[in-house]
Amino acid sequence: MGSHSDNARERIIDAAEQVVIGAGARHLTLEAVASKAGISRGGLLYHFHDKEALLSEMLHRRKKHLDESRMKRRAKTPAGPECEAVIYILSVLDEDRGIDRDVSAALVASGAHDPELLAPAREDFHQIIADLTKDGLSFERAAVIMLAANGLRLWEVLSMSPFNAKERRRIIKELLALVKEDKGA
Amino acid sequence: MGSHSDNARERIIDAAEQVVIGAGARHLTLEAVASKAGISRGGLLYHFHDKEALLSEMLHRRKKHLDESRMKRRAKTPAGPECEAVIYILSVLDEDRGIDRDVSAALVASGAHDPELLAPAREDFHQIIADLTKDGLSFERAAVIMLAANGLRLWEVLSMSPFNAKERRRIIKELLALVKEDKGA
DNA sequence: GTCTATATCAAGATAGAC
DNA sequence: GTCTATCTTGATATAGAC
Repeated sequence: MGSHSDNARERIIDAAEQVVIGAGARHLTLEAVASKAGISRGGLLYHFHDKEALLSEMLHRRKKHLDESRMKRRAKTPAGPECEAVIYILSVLDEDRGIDRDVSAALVASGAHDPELLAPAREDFHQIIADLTKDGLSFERAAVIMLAANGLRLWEVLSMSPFNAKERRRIIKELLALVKEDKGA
Repeated sequence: MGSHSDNARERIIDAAEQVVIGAGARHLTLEAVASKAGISRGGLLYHFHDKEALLSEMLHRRKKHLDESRMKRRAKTPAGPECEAVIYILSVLDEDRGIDRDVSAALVASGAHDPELLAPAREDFHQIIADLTKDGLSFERAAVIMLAANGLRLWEVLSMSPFNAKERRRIIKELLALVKEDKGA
């Protein structure tokens, strides 16, 4: 089923994300990942020399997927009132992403293991804000939108979101409205 | 120095927060906490029967401090354009809080150890949104503000905020503006 | 109320067989 | 490329002395 049944490394990362989403970062052990991927610890460590290498690759793939998702969406949105911020919000929060490709599980897992691993993600954040402000959105508005979208996704990955489906839709709609409103200001 | 030099339990929780802020949730071990508090593991476990009891108490104190902070601020803001949302934003993000009383370290530590511990925090979030909407703020605007404020604080506790002091001030100002703007709508 | 010593266990990582 | 067996470490928790 997974989109990576061919590539062992990809399958292992899929498994790691599943573990984080299903059981929490605490339970992201080599044994749990190997078991979920259908191999042994030894097999896992052939592909990733140590746990940090696995986490690092999770972060790397997270960024790749988020970038791809944005690019795809950009292609589908040739012109009109939509801008980069709208694309970003939908990339992070829209539901038609594969459930096995989560952009936030890697952040949670890495942050729990060692916050230092998140240093590259911090740079990414700067880049994203630069992107969002490219077409007229103010810095502060872009920052608030990014923080809120990421915050919501984070709670969801922890299975701790306090919002139901309807509230979630209202929040996304509000974020989108905040984009348009600011552009007009 | 510490505001709790009298009470051993409070001093231990102070130490635990310091460990999370300084070294990350991963390094929140009984040894690290005991050492920071100036006692031994045995001494620590006299006051908290196990690690979960410590985390639980951290979450409990977090809520207590946040509530107190909001109350104090409410007393200083008898009337005027300020509403509950402004009080909340400043309680979470203002800098004149004691650096040893962090509201987010407990969330990070507990989430890393066992996301289940965060279940009560989720209820709190609902309550906070209910408070914020009491005086005219819409649900979706309140949710966005809460998510953004908490998200920013979270990155800061992880020492991973991508924003400098000036950018931070602009973001807070934007959050406050979003309150007034919505109330007028 | 705090200490030392220790039991127990889980997790990361290595070595070598297949 | 994957497995089993094993080493090592570090963390929780207990027991009992002071």
